[in-house]
Amino acid sequence: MNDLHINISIESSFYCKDPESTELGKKIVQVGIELMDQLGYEAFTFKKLGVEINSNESSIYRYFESKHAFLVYLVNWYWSWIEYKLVFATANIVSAEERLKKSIELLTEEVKEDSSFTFINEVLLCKIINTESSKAYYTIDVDKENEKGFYKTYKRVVQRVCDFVLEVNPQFKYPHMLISTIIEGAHHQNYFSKHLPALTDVEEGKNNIVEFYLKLTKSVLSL
Amino acid sequence: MNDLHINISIESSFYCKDPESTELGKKIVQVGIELMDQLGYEAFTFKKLGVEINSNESSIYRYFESKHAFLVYLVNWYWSWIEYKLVFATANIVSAEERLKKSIELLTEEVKEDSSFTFINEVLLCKIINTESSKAYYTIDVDKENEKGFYKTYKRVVQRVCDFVLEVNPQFKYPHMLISTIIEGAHHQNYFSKHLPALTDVEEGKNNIVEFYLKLTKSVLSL
DNA sequence: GCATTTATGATAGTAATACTATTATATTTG
DNA sequence: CAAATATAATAGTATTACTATCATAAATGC
Repeated sequence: MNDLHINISIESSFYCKDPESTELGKKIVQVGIELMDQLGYEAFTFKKLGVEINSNESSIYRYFESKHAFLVYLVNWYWSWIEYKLVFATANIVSAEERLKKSIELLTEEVKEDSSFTFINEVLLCKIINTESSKAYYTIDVDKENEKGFYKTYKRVVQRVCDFVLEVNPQFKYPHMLISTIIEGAHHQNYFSKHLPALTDVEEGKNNIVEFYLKLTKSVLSL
Repeated sequence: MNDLHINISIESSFYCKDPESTELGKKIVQVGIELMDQLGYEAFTFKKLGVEINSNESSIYRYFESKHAFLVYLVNWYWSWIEYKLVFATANIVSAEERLKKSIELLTEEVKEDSSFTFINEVLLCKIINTESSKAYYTIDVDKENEKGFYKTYKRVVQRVCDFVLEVNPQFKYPHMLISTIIEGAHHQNYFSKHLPALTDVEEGKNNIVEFYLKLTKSVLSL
């Protein structure tokens, strides 16, 4: 996959000026991810990012209209990337059950190596998604932003996996709840395992999280 | 239960001055909940709250050291209240399975009426918990705050329900994951049903959320 | 190769936030 | 009634999340 040099295309509604179109734009995203990982969403500012990349706050505002918009961009990039991996991982697999299994694995495992086929460090991006992505939709402007399509990539991924669920068990009444519960759940569990271990059962070295959600899926769908 | 007039006692580490000890303190919490519900966490400020209660920003700071501390107080109040309801609802019930079922119901149902046995509007508080509570622990200072015991009430509730899980199925390896997944999941689903319905399967008038998590629990524990 | 467009950088400025500090004025209590 | 305590009013600070303006550098078009 590393040799494909696919690039994730992001809709123009997620930026003012396409960051992929210039060196500065790529640097904003690349170093922006590193800095947000270090400081957390709240303490991250465009001013600090400007200093870090030897550029100017005002230049960054030409790419993203706000810090929130930058987060939304990252979240959509992440889901586009997951969608790509999902389509790739389930292509040519005959068994619907196997396709679902691969999907759940993909959605729940922690990304630990950077595929480095883009300027984005996927390991850090995933850490940010785990910790900060809910802030993209837990905002007073959700409804307005939902209308603008800010969460469409996420919804599309959920729908794809729902389709697999229904192939496996067409009678199942809660495919969306199941998949969004698993996605959000896995993000929480990854975070909890590092910071609030009393809320998990993660053991050193073992990937219990994937295991747990696979088991959950199997049992609730009677597989 | 309305006649009991129990009051939820909150540890002194969650405030500078006990808001329950004065009229002003109660008003801060009571109107603070209403205002945070209206504005959302980000736009909520102590200054605006001061105007609302005809008091002063500086007076509010004598009760809570920061906006974040106020949220942490509310989250702990919520979990103390849930814990009380949990203990009450499961007392004298012989069947472990039934205790677990009641617990899951309690953790996943949306609170729709105010028990009005305190100065706190529980319906609004629950809305705030659904929308804002994750911001209490998705912060760069989690580890420090966890050490200070900021999340202990939540962890205690999870542990109580875990104990029921293990009574029902002592071999089950992931009780904490299961319960924290259900709790966070139900909060997400409640929020999604109002703002991002594409991520749920909630039907008008039906409480599918409780139903889904009950089914999930039963199947994963082979009940 | 030079003019023109376009991108970037530097600087300044604004309203609001999240506080802290100080002082004044009520209110309670001993 | 004095002293202690709680609350209110005011001012001030550093930072945030921007917007606006102008200068300069780089790319492109003919």
